[in-house]
Amino acid sequence: MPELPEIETVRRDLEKSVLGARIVRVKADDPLIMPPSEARRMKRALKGQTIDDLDRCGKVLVISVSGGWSVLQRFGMTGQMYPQPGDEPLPPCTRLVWELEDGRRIVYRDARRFGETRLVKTAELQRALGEDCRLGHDALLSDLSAEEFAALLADHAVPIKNFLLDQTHLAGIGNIYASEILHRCRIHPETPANALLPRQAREVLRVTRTVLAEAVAAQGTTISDYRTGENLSGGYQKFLRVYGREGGKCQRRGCGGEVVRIVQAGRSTFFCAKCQK
DNA sequence: AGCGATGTTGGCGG
DNA sequence: TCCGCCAACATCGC
Ligand SMILES: [Zn+2]
Repeated sequence: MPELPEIETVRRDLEKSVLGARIVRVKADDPLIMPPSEARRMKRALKGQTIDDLDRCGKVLVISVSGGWSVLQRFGMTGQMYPQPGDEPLPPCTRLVWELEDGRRIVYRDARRFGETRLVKTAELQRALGEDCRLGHDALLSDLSAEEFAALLADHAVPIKNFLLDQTHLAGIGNIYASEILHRCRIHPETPANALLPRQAREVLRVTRTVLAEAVAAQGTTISDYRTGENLSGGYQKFLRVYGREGGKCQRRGCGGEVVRIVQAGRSTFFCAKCQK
């Protein structure tokens, strides 16, 4: 379920564990994750290079190596990525393996195979992220102003929940955090984006950054499959206020409303029917 | 056993 | 062009 906080957690973990490591061989044999021709190119491009930088844009992990190439890793619904000792057997659903000179192997696991791996020239990273991946402003790190955000909202009549999931506007918010953000803002998820008041626009942007930062601090949310870059569970699931809590009571002080579930754009949305207007 | 749910994202059609 | 729906896939729970 990797959304921005989960990918950022993996990025930080890998930065600590494998930055500077030399790659001796890469295995990539799943055509759904990466087409065979591109996989062959990636194996050639990574062999013998060192891992020089770990970055992230939205939900995309960016691994740059010496020699001018970068790997874009999307995690889909069930992606995991972490290094393990060389004598440990590869876990089920391993789709990629990066063999390191020190004997460790970085594995990318992905049961459902909604993930995707791409190889791009480091010099073309920004173009690839913007034009190919069509990623908008990073939801955590961009310096987008409240006025600029309000202008984006004003251009779109879709429900605010759908707007938040659209990676071409803000990149990084997924289904869990969209519900959490709107609950904290007391905004009904079906409110048209262009109906938000200026103060609500400001609030959504501010709360987005707050919630994502809190989730990063807790190492992300593990509902079922997500693991950190150290193959550990995240901790933010303990702090979710509405996601997955259908039928529960709203914990907002003095509210006591019921958390309900609706479906928007084919995805579950959870919100408090009493305090979110 | 079968059905419906699941963190994402694209393509398709109205 | 905008926007809602559905499939891609595998697993798990009712
Ligand atoms: Zn409430």
